[in-house]
Amino acid sequence: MMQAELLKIRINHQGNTALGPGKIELLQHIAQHGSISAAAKQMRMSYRRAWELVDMMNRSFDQPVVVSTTGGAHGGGAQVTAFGQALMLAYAQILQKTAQAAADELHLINQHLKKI
Amino acid sequence: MMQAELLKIRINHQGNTALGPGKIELLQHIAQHGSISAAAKQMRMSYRRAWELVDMMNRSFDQPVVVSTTGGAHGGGAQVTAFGQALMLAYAQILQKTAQAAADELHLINQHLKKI
DNA sequence: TCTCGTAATGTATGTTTGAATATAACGATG
DNA sequence: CATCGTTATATTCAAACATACATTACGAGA
Repeated sequence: MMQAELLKIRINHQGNTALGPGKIELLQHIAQHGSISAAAKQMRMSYRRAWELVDMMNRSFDQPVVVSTTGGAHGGGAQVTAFGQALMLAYAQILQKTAQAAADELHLINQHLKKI
Repeated sequence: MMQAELLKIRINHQGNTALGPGKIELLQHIAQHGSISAAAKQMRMSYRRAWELVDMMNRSFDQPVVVSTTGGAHGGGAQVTAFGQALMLAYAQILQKTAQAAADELHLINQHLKKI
């Protein structure tokens, strides 16, 4: 079996996390639902917090990761921009490549992590 | 110039961080000084917290990362075990290999992270 | 047996973080 | 122009976390 979630990777930006597991998962849900509130609900996260994470990402990069509209037929919504999707793809590739590159060391470490 | 600290890597163990930047730095200082309290002082961390990090590491792995003696001529001390040193080496190699493996994606992301 | 510096543990306080709640702004649609 | 669900923001509360401080345990050496 493949060792599940041994490696956690974050992209640092001035002491904060510009991109990490949580923000990426949130982006996936937003892309899927077209809504911050629906994404938050599915992740059992407060809307407030989800919005803050989105805002943090938008302020970390030189172009928006998520754009939103307010009002309208269904109250508005949010979309992951092409740039945001590129980030998601890049992050997925980083996960894959790093896990592969560090496989030997991770295996060594995992051998000595306590089970249960 | 080499981009400084873009990638932050943690080794996860049952929801907690078994190994990360802070714990590794602490191990380096303990190895250097032979003392948890001296390491804590140099890192401007409370002794209490440093001890807790050491304890967390020792409980994460199947063998101790740091061993300590109490009392005696100089009050005691702490040493990083051979296993602990192996972990430090493995972590350093992970840092190097992952940064190299993900260089392209990191470069892309870094291009769009806000400067200042 | 007293001293010394460190390990180990307890306690209290303050700061940060997140959850919960409330409310306003918004604009397509009927 | 009233309704609707969502974005956006403010406020309050509780919990988690870190820090600071205090205390005890320990054992070699004077």
